[in-house]
Amino acid sequence: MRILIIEDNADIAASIYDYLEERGHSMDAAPDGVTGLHFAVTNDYDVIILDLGLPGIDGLDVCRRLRKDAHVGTPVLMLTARDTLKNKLEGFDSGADDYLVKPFALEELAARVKVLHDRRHRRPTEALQVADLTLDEAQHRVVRSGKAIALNPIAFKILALLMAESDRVVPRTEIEDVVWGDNPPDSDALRTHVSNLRNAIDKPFGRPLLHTIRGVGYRVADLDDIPADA
Amino acid sequence: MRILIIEDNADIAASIYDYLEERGHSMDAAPDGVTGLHFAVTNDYDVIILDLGLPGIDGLDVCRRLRKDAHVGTPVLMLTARDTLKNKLEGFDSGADDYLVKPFALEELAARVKVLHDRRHRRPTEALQVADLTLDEAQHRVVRSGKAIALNPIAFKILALLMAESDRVVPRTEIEDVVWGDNPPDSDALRTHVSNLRNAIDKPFGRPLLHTIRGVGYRVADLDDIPADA
DNA sequence: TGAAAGCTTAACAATCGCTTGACGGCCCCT
DNA sequence: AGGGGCCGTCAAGCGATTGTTAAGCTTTCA
Repeated sequence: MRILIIEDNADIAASIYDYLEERGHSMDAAPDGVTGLHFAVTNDYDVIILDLGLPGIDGLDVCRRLRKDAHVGTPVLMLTARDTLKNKLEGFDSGADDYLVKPFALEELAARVKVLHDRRHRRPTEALQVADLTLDEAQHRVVRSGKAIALNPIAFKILALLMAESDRVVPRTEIEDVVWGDNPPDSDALRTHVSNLRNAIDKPFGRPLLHTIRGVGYRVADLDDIPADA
Repeated sequence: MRILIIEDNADIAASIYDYLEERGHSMDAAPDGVTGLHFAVTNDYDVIILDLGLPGIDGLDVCRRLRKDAHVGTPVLMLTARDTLKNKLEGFDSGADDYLVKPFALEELAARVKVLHDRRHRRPTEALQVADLTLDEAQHRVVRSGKAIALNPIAFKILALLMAESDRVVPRTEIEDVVWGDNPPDSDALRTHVSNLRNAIDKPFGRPLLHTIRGVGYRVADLDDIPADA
């Protein structure tokens, strides 16, 4: 993670710098607002740690200019010794994403930095994967062997469940619960849906991934032949 | 903004509820973890305020389950009376986005809630691009294949949202939320707007970028693949 | 104040997906 | 080996969701 720290107190800056670098981050440091702004604009950071009380331009101004003039959306964690409500509100108002009052534990700083970063990059959605079959819930896409597969809503739900619980046998009742909730159909429609699902994801590819466990339920797994107990 | 409070202390819950409702937010409250989880899963909130010390399932568990089991990405603000570092780190580790120690000023709570929400909807300042389609929010310009396209305000908003979330399926409710806020039209006007939008950005260009995911919502993506069946 | 633009609403058509019931096969138990 | 039950498959009917269009109303702007 690339982190910029804008802080005039050399001791504090150094301790943060060292601590975060130790943890594998790539650090830059600026001792005042102007330098900080310059760094922030010319480089790409994942998080900016910004002291409120800076010589020259203060932290609030730096943050505002970052947002308004430079259109930099990098998360900003505001640091300050002044623990007044007014200060905090101003901090947030200037476009800061978090606010930490000195003195603080470096662990907490690291935790907050991590959260700021993670939230930004939560985009890359984890896709479920079993063998050459992939299911991405966010994109609502299913791919096997590079070929996109179109699925009905219910078939998609069933596959998502089975892949999330891959290798585990999911009882029929549990599937019905997830798919229909409290209003399951009168007939045993699940059979039909599983059949359709098989036609879509297994039949065209030879090697079956969706397996029936008679009397219990279904399981998605890539197996040559593995004991079928739990 | 839709906000959920999960807090067992009735006094605290009530004061937060009233304060935020006063400020124009639509509030729900749950007195325990199970109820809270149920609310969070069945409704769509912008922010969840979560007390750490709950009867039954505690806040950490609620948060973990939200993230891991229910795949709910809603920002969580953790609330607690216990001000130890270990607590905070555990809080963040369970997937919380912010952490506030009691007692706190309601103004600060509101500020942090606002930041959590805003950060989610902060758009990249550069132009959005998908395939040969470009949307520049600052200039309010849409271009495809070098041709400028005129869009109505609502169509523009929808396209901006879908392109910002490109590749991801955006649920209908989420689109309606962004476009109309708390006052959606009585009828399903979204259908009409999407239709208009398609006429503007897709129909004249052959290759469609705006796709329907039946029963879920819409997605803007450049798909090479074709439904691989007959 | 007039004209234009945009939004909502409603109606209709078409498509899609879900359910249902029937039938046949396979497994397991007796 | 026989029978019952569980499971896979298929086709058809029905209901629901979506796309499309046009008309009326409100707002905006000159």
